Amino acid sequence: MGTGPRCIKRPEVGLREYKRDRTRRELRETAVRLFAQNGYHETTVDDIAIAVGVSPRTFYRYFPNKEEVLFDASTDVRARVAEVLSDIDPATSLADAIAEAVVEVAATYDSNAELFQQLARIMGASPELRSAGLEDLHRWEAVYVPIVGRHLKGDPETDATIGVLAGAIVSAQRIAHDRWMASDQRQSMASHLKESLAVLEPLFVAIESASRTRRAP
Amino acid sequence: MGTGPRCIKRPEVGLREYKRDRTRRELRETAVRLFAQNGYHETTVDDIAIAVGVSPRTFYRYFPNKEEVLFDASTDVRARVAEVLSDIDPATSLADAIAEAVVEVAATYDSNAELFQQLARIMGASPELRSAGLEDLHRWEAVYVPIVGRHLKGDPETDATIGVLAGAIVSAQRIAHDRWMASDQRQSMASHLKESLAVLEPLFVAIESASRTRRAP
DNA sequence: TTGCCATTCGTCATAAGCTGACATAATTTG
DNA sequence: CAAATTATGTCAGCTTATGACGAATGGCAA
Repeated sequence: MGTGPRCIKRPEVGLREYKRDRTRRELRETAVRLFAQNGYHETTVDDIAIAVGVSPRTFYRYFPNKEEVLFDASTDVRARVAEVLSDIDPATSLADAIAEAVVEVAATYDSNAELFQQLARIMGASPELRSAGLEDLHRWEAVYVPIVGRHLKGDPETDATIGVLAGAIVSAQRIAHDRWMASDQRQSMASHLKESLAVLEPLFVAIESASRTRRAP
Repeated sequence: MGTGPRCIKRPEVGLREYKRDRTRRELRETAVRLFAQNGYHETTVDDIAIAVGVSPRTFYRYFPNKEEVLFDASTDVRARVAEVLSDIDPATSLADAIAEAVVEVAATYDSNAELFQQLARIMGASPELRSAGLEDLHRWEAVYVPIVGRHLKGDPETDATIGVLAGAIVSAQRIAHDRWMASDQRQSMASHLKESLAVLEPLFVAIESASRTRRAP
């Protein structure tokens, strides 16, 4: 995930790392600001680079392409949620585990609402970016597949259930995201996510009971 | 959907229309052949145009971008399934309606297995194309939303259930597609689709009964 | 047949995304 | 401080994609 050792935990207090983080942050913030001000397609990579004071080539050393700069924040959220999920008590029910993950997502969105709404507005303004956002959202599947697989005690390659269920969860998340975008902050992301996931409850119930049956027939 | 009046039903037997259809077909077939032979990124738009004997500019008059030529067939399938769904008896249960749609999809895939496997192989070879395929698959949601909305008697804008359910169906379809790709034709698309959709059955049951309750409490 | 009109196509020019290669400058390490 | 490592700048080039304009082609009516 990402370009490099961005999430390494050892100090990394060197000047080199400091500058690299700063440049990355400046590129990201400047890009989002310019996109919001002048539009995504109207802003060139050169514009961003010049505004930050680096060469255009440097932009591509931090981000694989122009789009990816929009999904940096999202990538961070995913990493945190994945951590939350891997630390979760295995005895927790699947629905509760997912709920916990979703709480983390909602908290991040609601406490950085301005940034995420800005990103959403930028993406909403261009079909190309909407599908890029779709791709980004789809990466959540890799976050949910392990926890679903653990609860269903199956191999995602063999058992279609795992993939379908993870996909359904991501769908709910996407609908919540769309509705949150459309409702313009009038409602919290937390409530949207809760509402969308509620639709899948019968699925959780059925699968949970089936899995319990299998374990203790 | 698409670039122009491709699906118009009136004769359109003029020489102009004939030539246009032929050029379009030649571009599509040549593109897929070259992609399969030499790889997607290794094949330029110029290569395709030269092979067909038209100018590169003409390629972009038929397809909005290089990727889209890969999804022409898929677009046709969607159009047909959308027609099937709109013609379906409103009394049919949602699960049966979806099953019927899926039969149409499976039939198309299985009877053009060579083409679709070729497309799948091309897409599978590049992350960029995999996500483009994701986008294409996502367009199915617009096909399913109307029928789901009709059965749930709700507005997709208001009722999150509709979007989530349609999204879940598309997820199942995507998993089936992935598994079909991975299994290399050893199993029919029909069986993969059936298997994936079976996961969602509890959801259909619950929603159907909830909707029946609402209608006759 | 002739001539007009709309559509289609080729050509040219150009912007913008992206990448490899190499040199230079900055940072770290010994 | 010197050497090794790493980040950045520069430059050259390819490819995708689009606008503008004129030429060719097919359709159609006098």
